[in-house]
Amino acid sequence: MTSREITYLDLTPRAPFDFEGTVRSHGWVLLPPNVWNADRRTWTRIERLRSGNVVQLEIAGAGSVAQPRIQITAQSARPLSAEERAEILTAVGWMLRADEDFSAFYALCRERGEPWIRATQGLGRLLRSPTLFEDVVKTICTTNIKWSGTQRMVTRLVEHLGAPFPGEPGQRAFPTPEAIAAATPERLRAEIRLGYRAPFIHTLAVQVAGGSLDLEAWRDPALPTPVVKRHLLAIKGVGAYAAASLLMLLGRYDDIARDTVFRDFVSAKYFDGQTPPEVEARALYDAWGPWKFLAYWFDLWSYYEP
DNA sequence: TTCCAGGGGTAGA
DNA sequence: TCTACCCATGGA
Repeated sequence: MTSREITYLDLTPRAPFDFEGTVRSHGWVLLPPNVWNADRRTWTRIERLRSGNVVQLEIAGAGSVAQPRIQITAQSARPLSAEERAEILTAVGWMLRADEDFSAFYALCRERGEPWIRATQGLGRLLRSPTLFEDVVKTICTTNIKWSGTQRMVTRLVEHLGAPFPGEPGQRAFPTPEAIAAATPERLRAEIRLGYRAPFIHTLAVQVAGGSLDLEAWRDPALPTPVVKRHLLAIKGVGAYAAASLLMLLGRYDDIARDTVFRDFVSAKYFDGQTPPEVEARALYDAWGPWKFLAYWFDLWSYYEP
């Protein structure tokens, strides 16, 4: 048994905040290295810090929706430096959108009533990854494949290329751009089974690892959405659906990913099972302005899980 | 077997 | 800008 250092960290998110509702807001919590521990109502994740130190984070909600706190238990092989502690707090805060302000969205939800009124109890935060690189790779792994295939590909990426938690080779972090770049496209295809996505993901990793592509700079909220969208669409393997999903993950909700889920849902709820013209489907959420995606998201969620 | 999934790239109009 | 056609994979 490897000896472990345990560090407790605490974060106060902007209220209202629903911890479990945020962690389980969409499929990302089901993709490694994320794990939802149903018995303890906690979320664990192996994280490789910039120092190279690989830590296990167990994250729990505390307090109430109105006075929330986030408690982080970090296990590591050696004591964490002040920089490493700060990096963990920044990463967890980003993943859970601790500081994001949803007050304008909640105000619209109160005006519209059901089903959106439920969101005002601290929902609206969609779980994301600590790096845009991880979110882009995972999003490419959702295109033109069933969800089980997405889980299979991401699991293999983590198992084969992720840095192991010391003493626990079965627990690994999401692979760094360097680790994916160091693998050949042939290996990504044959071993990770990425299929035709292999060259897309390999090229992306090579560009990020080599410094010619600074994905993380696109997290800057000062950048205009059309600029970020143009950058995203320039990534091979990212088209209209993936770009809209990634904009949502970046906290930009003015564009809805019109994928099969969207088309099937609006057809079922608003058009009596018929396929509506694109213009009419798009117009459904126009009144929500910059919050279109979240409005659609709650509409969808409430329809299938009333 | 055949189809197709929370699409996207490319060539050719 | 729009339309065919192709692309790996694995489950149904």
